[in-house]
Amino acid sequence: MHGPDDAAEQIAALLDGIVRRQRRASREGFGESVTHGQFRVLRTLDRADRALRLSELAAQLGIVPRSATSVVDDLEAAGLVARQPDPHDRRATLVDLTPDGRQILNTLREKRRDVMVSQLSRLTDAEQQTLAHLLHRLAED
Amino acid sequence: MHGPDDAAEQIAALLDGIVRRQRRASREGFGESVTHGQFRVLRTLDRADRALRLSELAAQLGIVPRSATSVVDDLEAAGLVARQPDPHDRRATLVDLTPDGRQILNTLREKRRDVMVSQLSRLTDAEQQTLAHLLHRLAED
DNA sequence: CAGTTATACTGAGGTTAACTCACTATGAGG
DNA sequence: CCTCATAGTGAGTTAACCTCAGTATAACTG
Repeated sequence: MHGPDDAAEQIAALLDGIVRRQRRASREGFGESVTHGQFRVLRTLDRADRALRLSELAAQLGIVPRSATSVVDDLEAAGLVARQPDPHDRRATLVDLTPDGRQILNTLREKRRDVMVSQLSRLTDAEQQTLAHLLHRLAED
Repeated sequence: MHGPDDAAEQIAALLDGIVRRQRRASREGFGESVTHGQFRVLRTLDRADRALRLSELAAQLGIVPRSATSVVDDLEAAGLVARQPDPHDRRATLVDLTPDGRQILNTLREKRRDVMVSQLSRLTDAEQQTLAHLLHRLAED
């Protein structure tokens, strides 16, 4: 049941530890500017490459809409995203990056990349590719 | 800067997403019994196979001692761990699993394993081994 | 061996990132 | 038109962390 090399148990713990450490490093790197949750919103909007409804955004983040509201509130207050009413549905609001938001996203991306790179440098390029591939398959919905 | 196949950026996002989903699944699986943080404490004590000082425990969890105090408080109230004074140092307290704690840990482990297994089943055994290996190298301190 | 310094834990209080439940405004279908 | 569903938000809660300050004990040092 809990044999010495239970791959599942082990992989779970490893993933957990790696993300924990990575998250802490990002937090330090990001400083006061933007939290991890806010970063995720910026990244998602950038990837979508268009304004998203709040509910769409929430779905892509894997959180409930109410939670997205709060993150967007903070980002909007900081001027990194903007809300506009959806012209086709007056219940909905569209959220999009502002130029400031886009710019900050890029600088944060680099910081985060640096953090990641320093950890990843233990692996060869080929190994990184393999890892990315495997994780991709794991992450598929 | 943010090229199409920035492996680091991609791997970071994938890890994050996988852990997020896995964590949610565990939470649902664990139900009311024990939180993820509490589970980590139980697992750590079990792996140590002896009573740990609170500060040792914190170090192994990668959290500050004050945070460990709170988790241990809750686990102690639930009867899953026990505090005893360290006979060699009256400042210190030793924390250890109770029989109840050990038992719950095992059932939770299986639940968690089940969650993980269902995600991992997308990979062959060989791929799982490769993944575990790569993650292990990433996780090294 | 008295005095300083360091270590071990905990009280008080804060932050982030989630959650639920209940409400309002709007759209859509019979 | 009336009902029912959907979109967002106010209010309040939780988990898992954090820092800062305080108390008790140990260890060192002159």
